[in-house]
Amino acid sequence: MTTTSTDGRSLAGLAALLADRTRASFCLALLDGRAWTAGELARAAGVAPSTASDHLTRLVHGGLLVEERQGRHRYVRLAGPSVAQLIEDLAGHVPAPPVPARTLRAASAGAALAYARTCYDHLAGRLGVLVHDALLDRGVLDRTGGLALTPAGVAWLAGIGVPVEPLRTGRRPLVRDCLDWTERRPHLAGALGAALCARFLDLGWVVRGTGRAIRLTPAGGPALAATLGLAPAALAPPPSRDTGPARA
Amino acid sequence: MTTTSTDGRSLAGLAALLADRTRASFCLALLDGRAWTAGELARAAGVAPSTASDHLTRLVHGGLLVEERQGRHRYVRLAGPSVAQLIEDLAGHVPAPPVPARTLRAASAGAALAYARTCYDHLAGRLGVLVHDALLDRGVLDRTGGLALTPAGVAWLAGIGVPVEPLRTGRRPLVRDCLDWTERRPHLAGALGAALCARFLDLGWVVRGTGRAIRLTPAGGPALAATLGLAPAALAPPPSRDTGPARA
DNA sequence: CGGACGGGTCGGCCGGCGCCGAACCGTGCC
DNA sequence: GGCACGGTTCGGCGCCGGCCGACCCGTCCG
Repeated sequence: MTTTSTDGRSLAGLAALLADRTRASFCLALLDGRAWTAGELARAAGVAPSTASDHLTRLVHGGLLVEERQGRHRYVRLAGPSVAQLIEDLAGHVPAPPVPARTLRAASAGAALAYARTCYDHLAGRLGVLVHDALLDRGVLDRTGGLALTPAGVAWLAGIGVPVEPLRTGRRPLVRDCLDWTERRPHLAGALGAALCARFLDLGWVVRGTGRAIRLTPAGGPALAATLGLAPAALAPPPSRDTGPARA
Repeated sequence: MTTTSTDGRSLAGLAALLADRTRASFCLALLDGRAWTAGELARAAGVAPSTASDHLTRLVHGGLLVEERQGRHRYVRLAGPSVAQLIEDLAGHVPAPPVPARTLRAASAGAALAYARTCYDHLAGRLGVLVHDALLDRGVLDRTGGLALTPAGVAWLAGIGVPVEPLRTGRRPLVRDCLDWTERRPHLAGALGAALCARFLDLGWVVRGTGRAIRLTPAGGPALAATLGLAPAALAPPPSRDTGPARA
């Protein structure tokens, strides 16, 4: 407003909220779209409850988080999909580390996340990209002039129990690209991306694992493959059984 | 890619680049899409050249800026459209200031920017939103399933000297919404938004003013109105009082 | 060839902020 | 009622980083 709509000070102030290791880890944890208590976040980040409390107050005050108090608990979650997108975009600009370096133990956990996870409220990882690509192949989505849902796609979605009309309300885009961290290719976000993920969970085709991880159920694999017109093998999970966490 | 896609530390490190008033103002200045010299940015931000030099080194190192050295000058610009989008998105999340408060002098400069300006490399401000709306009205763009360019739109664009096919290269989205700071409504970004802005400049319909400001030329007003199917009065610039400069 | 100028480096000052522990408050449970 | 527990506030410590001035380097120009 002073000079050009937004001045450096206010922009810096907002960025400063994310410029702290602890607050940043809070936001990344909250990317799963769920509400966390202050204590959970404190433990996850490895800081004292008092420290976490202070950070949360700032994040809420800055508009990035909203809180909901229940009894003696303070639940916080991201203020909305646009904040989630902001964090995602920011994370996407982190320069690639010089050394991929991962421990054996972290590798298996990382592989599970690379296969399938939630990205705020929609599917991501290899599975998310596969779904995205299949929707394009089937003509549900079209990319000739920007990403868009086709009329045929509306009917197809209704067939699997995802009515589109209710999704058009609000200012959230119906479909949106979201660059996948691990695949470096786009997967489907937006209101439809969220609705599709929720539907798959409802149908029991996928279930939530630890953290943001998503697992394909035994029944879900063939069902999803059939619905998307894919060979069942195309949805094969990572190397081996995803359970079987390293000896720990 | 690292452990869990992105950890708090690296995200915080990236955000820290934008969490400084001086660096943030650099980035905002560079949103005009042009390359600035280190000295220009230093003067614009009101810091010593040595200070600016240090900041620029960090921004380049962090991947947000790219530099180009010519003789004794160091030119820097944003590393790409995605960085511009990131800054825009971040700026869009700045909580509304308690007091709009602008001085009389700043008001006139602000009014010019509110009317028309560049947003990295595409049109923004009231003019940008008008163009965006007109393209939807004419059926060049379609929003029934996400923002998309229509087949009819491709032909229409060819008619005004904007071939679409070359724009499909690269990973930049063809069309994309960009929330306008002043209008609080979307204008057109993406490769097409940039191409359209460049074409209007080429045709002499609009010219660059000071900074990011854009002015409609005497010839450009009627030409643009005719092309977009608008009444010439609809494009009236701010000086000649339009219907309500802003909110009262 | 020498001076002017853009820019980079170094050293030092100083303010801001992230952290914790201790004390306090309210909730919920036994 | 009493205790455990989640969360908050406060004071204080320590460090990181933003800033400048002074000095140095390279380019451009007369």
